[in-house]
Amino acid sequence: MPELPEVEVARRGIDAPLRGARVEHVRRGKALRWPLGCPPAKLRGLVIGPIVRRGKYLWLPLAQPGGHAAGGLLWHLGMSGSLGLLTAPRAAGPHDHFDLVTDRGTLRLTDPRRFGAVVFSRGLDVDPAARLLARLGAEPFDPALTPAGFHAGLARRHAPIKSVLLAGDLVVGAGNIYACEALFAAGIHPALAADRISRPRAARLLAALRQTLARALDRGGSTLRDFADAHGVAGSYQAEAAVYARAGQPCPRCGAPVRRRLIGQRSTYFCSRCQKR
DNA sequence: CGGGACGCCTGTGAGC
DNA sequence: TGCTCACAGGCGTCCC
Repeated sequence: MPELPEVEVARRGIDAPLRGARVEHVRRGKALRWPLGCPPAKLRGLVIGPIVRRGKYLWLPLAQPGGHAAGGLLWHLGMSGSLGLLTAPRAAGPHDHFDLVTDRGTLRLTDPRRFGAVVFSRGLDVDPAARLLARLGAEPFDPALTPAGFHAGLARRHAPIKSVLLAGDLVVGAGNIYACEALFAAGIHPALAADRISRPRAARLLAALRQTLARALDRGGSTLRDFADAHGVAGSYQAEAAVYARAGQPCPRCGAPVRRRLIGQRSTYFCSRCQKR
């Protein structure tokens, strides 16, 4: 479910309400991808700081009431996770696997497939957080990521461009939906080897990626089945997806049927007329 | 080192 | 109706 826009939408929904909140306790459901990594009681009384996003991870810093840093929680929503901020108690459902109960509401991770995780780390730059973030590429909106730098990164990779975008070690943020959409917007065939993309086309792809992610963010993300922001509001970007999950439907640009094929074991949607190798 | 396959889970929809 | 199968927004790990 959650790609960069959805994770950022989640972050924006919880950052201000939770800043300065004090952790009262933790309730856990079934096991997530990784163990919490600390006794839940250790979190009690700690105060939440500004929540930041790195790739598709969220970092929720914690401090002693006196202000002394006390590590934090690294959250990932996996494939099916979403965050809810509950201002009134609500019974946990079968897919509610982690509640961070604070004096300003409960941050609840709902995740049917349980590929998500909440992991305690003493800091972002020490394990286990550092290990999990180590391989992440550039943030897509980081101005330090230039067309030239992006092109140089692509030139070192021979895998299909779609796979390189998904890998997230060059640039983070695009998952299956936005990788397909950005490639469509840039007119690049998803199976094209990354190192065969010219400098101008790389520049166009970077711009398309940024535009696609920004537009999705503006629409509150995509809701294919059940994504919602922290207040339960669904995203709407899926309605304007040009190719994703639209196999057989006419390409919005040329009318040819949208195709679907597997690239790197993942469904890939594209227009074979508009997207060139 | 890059690249590709696999597995972690549960739910859902299509086809028989 | 009920079964089986393919597939679903991610990503760390393993093996070549």
